[in-house]
Amino acid sequence: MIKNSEFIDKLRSSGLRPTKQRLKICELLFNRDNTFHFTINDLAKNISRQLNEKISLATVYNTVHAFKNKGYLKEISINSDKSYFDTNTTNHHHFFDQDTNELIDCTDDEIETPKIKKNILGKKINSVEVLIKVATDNQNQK
Amino acid sequence: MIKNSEFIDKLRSSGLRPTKQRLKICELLFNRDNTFHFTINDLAKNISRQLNEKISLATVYNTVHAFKNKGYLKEISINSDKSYFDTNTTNHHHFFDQDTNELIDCTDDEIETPKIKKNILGKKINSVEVLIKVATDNQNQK
DNA sequence: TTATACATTATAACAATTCTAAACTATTGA
DNA sequence: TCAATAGTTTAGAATTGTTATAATGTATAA
Ligand SMILES: [Mn+2]
Ligand SMILES: [Mn+2]
Ligand SMILES: [Zn+2]
Ligand SMILES: [Zn+2]
Repeated sequence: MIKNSEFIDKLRSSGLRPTKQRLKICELLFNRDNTFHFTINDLAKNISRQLNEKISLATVYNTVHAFKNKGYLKEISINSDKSYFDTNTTNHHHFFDQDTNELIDCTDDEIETPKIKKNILGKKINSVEVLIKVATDNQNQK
Repeated sequence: MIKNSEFIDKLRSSGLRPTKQRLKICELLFNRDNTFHFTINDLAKNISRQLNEKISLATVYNTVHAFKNKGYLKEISINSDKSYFDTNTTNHHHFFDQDTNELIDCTDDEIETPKIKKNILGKKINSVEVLIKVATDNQNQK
């Protein structure tokens, strides 16, 4: 309950009134030491577990999308099966572990951000994202 | 009809027998001057239009996936709404035009392939892909 | 030719996401 | 204070992309 007023600000600035359900979503998303990646379903399940009561999926979708539109969350596309969201909204790159379906932030010592030498005429670059797919090397298992 | 035997080879090596429907798919995918990006739905619509008869969506999905598994096609993830496929199977990067939802290959003079300085322990890098999202610059429209 | 394997198709099943409309809650302003 | 109003939650329906199924059709080979 430390940063309740922060959550209220986030909700209000996203055009949402602070309700019990939305504050719970905020707590799970933003009251953490580290940023993380999640799917809507993960999030909904965690909420249900912690609240000891169901929260409607529709509310989760709506709130997450409002935060995404405001820029408080980022959507990451790994495959077309489902959407991943990221509470790290800075420009950064990812490893995707194909064994575990886990998304891991790249740090600066792991990757050099690629340099764009020439852009499409008349367009503005909104983001440059690198996705590195990794998996256990089964080529030469002993 | 120039490269019919090539198509038959592609199908056979993907474990599929060359049928009228599959050859038509091959023609649309591979009988071109330039590689391109498509969705399953685009492709199915083009086939139906050119054949003047419906082709089952299932056949399109099956054939495209067989080609993808064999490496004759690549799947690209832009968003989780739908899958994009690419007839350019070389390692390359993309611009995504958010105005038109168009995917455009990056050429070597447009981007420098990012350097991975450190990998996840015990994992093998399967792909490194850059996605550059661009859109019309509406900041300073006159 | 006939048996067998394989292919196509329509349609059902499925999963993620979005929509809807009813019930509920908070806010406003007489 | 309390009705009117605006906004919220919710269950469930609808939609969409994708995959599975099972019946029918076609090619191949003994
Ligand atoms: Mn996929
Ligand atoms: Mn999307
Ligand atoms: Zn991240
Ligand atoms: Zn491409």
